[in-house]
Amino acid sequence: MAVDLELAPKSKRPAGEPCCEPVAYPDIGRAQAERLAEVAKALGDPVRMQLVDVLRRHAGKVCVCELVPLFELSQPTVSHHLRKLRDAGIVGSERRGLWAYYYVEPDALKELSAWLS
Amino acid sequence: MAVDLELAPKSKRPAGEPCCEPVAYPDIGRAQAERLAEVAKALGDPVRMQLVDVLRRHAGKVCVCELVPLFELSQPTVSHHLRKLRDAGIVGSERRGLWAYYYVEPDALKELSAWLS
DNA sequence: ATATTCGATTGACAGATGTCGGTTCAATCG
DNA sequence: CGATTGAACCGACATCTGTCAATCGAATAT
Repeated sequence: MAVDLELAPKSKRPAGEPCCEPVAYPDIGRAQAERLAEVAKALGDPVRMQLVDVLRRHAGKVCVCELVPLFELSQPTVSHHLRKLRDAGIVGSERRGLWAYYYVEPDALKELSAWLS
Repeated sequence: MAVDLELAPKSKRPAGEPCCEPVAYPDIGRAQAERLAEVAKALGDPVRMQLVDVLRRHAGKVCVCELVPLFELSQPTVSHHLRKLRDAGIVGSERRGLWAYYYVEPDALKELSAWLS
């Protein structure tokens, strides 16, 4: 696991040229790196990437019965991917009667987006 | 695996109320989803997230001997993470004598960043 | 009440992932 | 030359991940 960064003293150099200029400290700490990585990891699957894309593109909320036919996957597998996205805080769900509707949490991708740009 | 999206006809509804409004087609296709997911997956680890952050923050190039002490990880493990990042096209490397220098590929994160915002 | 439907959960499985110790290889130093 | 050093590679290991078939629970329809 990573530790919260501390620039250790270099080991001795064999040649006159130094290995490199002193490295810049990471701007993000361990905690933020883990939050960002959690979101990125949830997006790190083509199916989930497309799921989020559909949900984001849809103004309102989309029910699972609409999502499953978009993929050549079983319903439990799609449900599993939706759970991953929900665990990462990227999407939310709401049950209305027999159906479940999913939607993208508005601010879920903001931090990652900000870090990337 | 995902298929290249096609809105299948709905199954019959139990009640009068429809399940939901017709879903928006995903804007991204399978190929783009896989590219985006590949980058996101590579970023989906706290260590790699911090690695990229250090490299991005550093104007020039950083050598591995600087990166290893930042983590409580063995050198082979850091090397492994750097390889993942390189395989995803996020970073590049250059050997100069005994040392290896890593840097962030300028346009590597552009597509993901654009999709996120 | 019984059957049906939607969606989540469980159990199982192959495959990938993170980590390490040990090794290897190229380049440098003495 | 031989010894040392930085970094990548290999083999092993436990864990996690993606997928499915089967099942379950709740809500609805007949």
